[in-house]
Amino acid sequence: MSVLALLRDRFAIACHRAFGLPRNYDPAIAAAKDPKFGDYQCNAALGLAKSLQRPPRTVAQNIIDHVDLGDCCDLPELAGPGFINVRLRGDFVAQQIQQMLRDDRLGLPMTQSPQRVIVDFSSPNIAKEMHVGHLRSTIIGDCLARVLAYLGHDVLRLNHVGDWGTQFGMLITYLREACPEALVHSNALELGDLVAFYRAAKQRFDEDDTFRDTARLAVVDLQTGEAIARRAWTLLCEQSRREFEKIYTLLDISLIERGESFYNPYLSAVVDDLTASGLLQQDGGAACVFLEGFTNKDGNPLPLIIQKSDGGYNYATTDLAAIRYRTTQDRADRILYVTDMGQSGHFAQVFQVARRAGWVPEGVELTHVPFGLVLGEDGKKFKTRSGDTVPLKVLLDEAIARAEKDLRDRNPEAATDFIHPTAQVIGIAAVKYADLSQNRTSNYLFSYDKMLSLQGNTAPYLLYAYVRICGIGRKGGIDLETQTLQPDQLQYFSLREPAELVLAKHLIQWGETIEAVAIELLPNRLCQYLFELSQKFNQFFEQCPVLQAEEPGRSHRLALCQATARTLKLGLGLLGIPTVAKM
RNA sequence: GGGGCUGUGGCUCAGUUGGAUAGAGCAAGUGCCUCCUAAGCACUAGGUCGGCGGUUCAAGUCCGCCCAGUCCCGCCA
Repeated sequence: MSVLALLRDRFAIACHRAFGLPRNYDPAIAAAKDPKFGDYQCNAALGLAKSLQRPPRTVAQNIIDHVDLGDCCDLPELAGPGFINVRLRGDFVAQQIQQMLRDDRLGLPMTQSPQRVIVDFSSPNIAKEMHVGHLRSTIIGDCLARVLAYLGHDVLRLNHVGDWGTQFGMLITYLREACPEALVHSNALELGDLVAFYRAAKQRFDEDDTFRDTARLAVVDLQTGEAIARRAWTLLCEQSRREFEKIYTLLDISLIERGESFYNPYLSAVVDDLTASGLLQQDGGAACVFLEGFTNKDGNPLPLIIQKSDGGYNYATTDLAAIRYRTTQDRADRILYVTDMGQSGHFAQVFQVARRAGWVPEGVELTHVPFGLVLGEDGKKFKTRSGDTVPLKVLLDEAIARAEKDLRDRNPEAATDFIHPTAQVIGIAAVKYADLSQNRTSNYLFSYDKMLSLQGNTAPYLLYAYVRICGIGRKGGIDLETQTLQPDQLQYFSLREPAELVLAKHLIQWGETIEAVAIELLPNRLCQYLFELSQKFNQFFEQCPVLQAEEPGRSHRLALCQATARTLKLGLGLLGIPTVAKM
């Protein structure tokens, strides 16, 4: 049980005893914002004062009189208008650290109520290059999937790739003229060529009516399963998939590809069932569901188009079919869609129709997990100087190259077989961490210089804290990763130095932090925790020599090092970032 | 026209359920390597939380209006 949960429980009991409130009353426990207010505070009295018709300080005193914290805290203090400040006792903290060290999970239990969770993320488009927008979805989605799986949920990671629709008719039609080999051989084209063809095809589609009609016919061919079109489509997908795999390997992301085309066989049933339930209406030749709470320019209900006037389906149809498949076949309890903020309207609409159609079983949660745009250092959409989107491969290689240069400057003697893999870890870590460390809902300013900076809230700073601990282990001949400290060495475990206690108190907040990330779906909370952990470790490192300390203090400090190292490694791991022993 | 999101030191951002004197990092300035990696640590300076009103014992946080930026709004995804 986390310290937060423990205190919540104790204060709920106190409120029950003092005022007859329910046992599960939420006593408003929060981590103290300032160390001078202790470690945690109970703010229940301020809220209760009104309903109890008593002054808040009296209420607070009443709670203090009834709370039982003898095993874990000093006497609670009444402060200000009615705050109750609580300070953890050193021996209690030490005992919690020992518990962490005895447990592979650092004291964080698996969830009592595991769910089947689908995380729908990354989702690049076939025949297009992955760009920074996919990077955010990929990194954030992967992190959330890792955290939920770690807590014991059954996570299905789905890559809902854009492998179907109008763009293929367009592309196939164009390639028939421009590069027919690409429709027959799987390795005729590089993805870069494909992207260029796509762009040209799009231009023709927008400008040339005849081309547009031919392209639409090609889509119909594809949808009816016509052999030549189908083969061309398969080849295009294969060529793209090879490129995607390179990126996923580099980023250490695992995903199950289940693109839009997968739901093709289920689309007509969506239309049939919506017709049967009376939700579907014909309007201007298209089959639509009119939405509640969405209006168009004239104030009339906005339609969600399920079937186009040409008989084709669109992405709303696919998403509805996917919801049905995921709730019935995959038996999902929770579905997370990690896509950019711009799609929030679309998901609100699709979710509404799915609910009204009765396709979302009781207790199943559909959540759009939105994120903001990636901006360049000029504050505008991230592009090259010439205005092109930056391919992800280029961006990642650049980060690695910069990390490598830095590493060589600092370690001129080092061998390439050290520099190369280390630079790769640091470069990728920097990109991932820069993204994850910001609240995902806001736009994010992409800057190589900032993410690779050696100071501040960056991946290199955290990695360095870990490296320092490894250094202590090396120097002392102690393998902190595997060698657990003997219980008798910890028997009189005590934390005398302020820096020891500050570090230890932060370490024991690990569990409540991860639980908060899983509820709020905000990886930046985990980043914040790890950054503060690294800061507190560095302060401890400055103030408290470990190896030269006398026993039993030496063992106690080694225990703190071990707990910090394991927490950093596990925490970074949940962000999708590996550690290094030297840098 | 409707809707979403954003607005917090020079810059980039945190800010949990409404709680005490709004926090970091960068940049700037000053110290600290005989010592486990100085990619570090300590200290200084910097704020009308876009504006106005409201709710509340208490508002950066909730509500209303306004301003600025940005994204979305029937047959693209």
